[in-house]
Amino acid sequence: MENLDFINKLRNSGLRPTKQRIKICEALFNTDKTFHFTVNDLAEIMQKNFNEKISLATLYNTVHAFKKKGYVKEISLGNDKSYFDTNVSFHHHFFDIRTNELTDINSNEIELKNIPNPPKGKSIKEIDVVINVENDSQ
Amino acid sequence: MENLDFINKLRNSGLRPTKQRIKICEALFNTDKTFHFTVNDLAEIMQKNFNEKISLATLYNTVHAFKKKGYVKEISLGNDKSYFDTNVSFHHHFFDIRTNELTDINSNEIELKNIPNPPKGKSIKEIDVVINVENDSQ
DNA sequence: TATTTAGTTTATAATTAATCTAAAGTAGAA
DNA sequence: TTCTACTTTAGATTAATTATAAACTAAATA
Repeated sequence: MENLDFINKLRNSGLRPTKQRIKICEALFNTDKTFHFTVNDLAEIMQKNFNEKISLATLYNTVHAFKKKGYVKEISLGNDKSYFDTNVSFHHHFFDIRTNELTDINSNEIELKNIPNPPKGKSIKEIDVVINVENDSQ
Repeated sequence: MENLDFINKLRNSGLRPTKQRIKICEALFNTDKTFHFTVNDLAEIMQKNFNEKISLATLYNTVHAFKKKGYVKEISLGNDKSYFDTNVSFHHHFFDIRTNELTDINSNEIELKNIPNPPKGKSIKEIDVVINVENDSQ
């Protein structure tokens, strides 16, 4: 993707195409690979790989703005940290409880049978399956 | 359950039966109902229902000691908080994304078919299914 | 192109959950 | 009882996240 594409993508969704946001788009969306990251991870990536020092506050704002627009997805784990995922399609995860490493599982690789009825008056928004793993040697 | 039972339970598992731990046992295990709580919730319960002011540090220590002994279970959610559960059997949860309310789902109410193979060299420790719900009117 | 203005970025402070520390307290063994 | 090791406590610390207010900048307007 070209910078211009990111600029249009941002503009079309009502986000001003600032220098910082464009760079963050490059970091997150300029590849086919899925990224799993915390905001802190992203800060390091911007610094090391892009030589851009963007303040944490801006990174939090931008990641949350992107989440609101559906460009990234927040992942539910039992950690004290929030993980984000550039794969916004419905899918699940392996989670390495030692290294905190995440691996995608396609939604069609897991079949949920007999989903129980939600409590009265409530409806299902999303189902998250987390398969916690660790090294065999542990 | 009698206090003496809790004292023995604690002693048998190598935990000193202190006044604070016995009271916490009463609060958590003196009922058939399942409790879902954060350490902060527990602090309020001890204060309001038992008129015991126990320091947060002690509550953290005790809950983690109980977790290590398998008396409570830590639950993985996408929150910034750690939830604990007095239902230590293998089961899943509804999670109300507005109110943070948890509801148990018996493990036999959900059937997982086609669990994919974990990444090479890793083995599965636990599977957590969280069904996120919210009120119909939202 | 210069000016305006509304949204953005930044450094810094504030907040929150959780953990650590070191002193005081207490259970249980001798 | 006395002693010792473990426990509790208040208060400090850490780490993730959010709020604030001043400086900045994109883009609309003149």
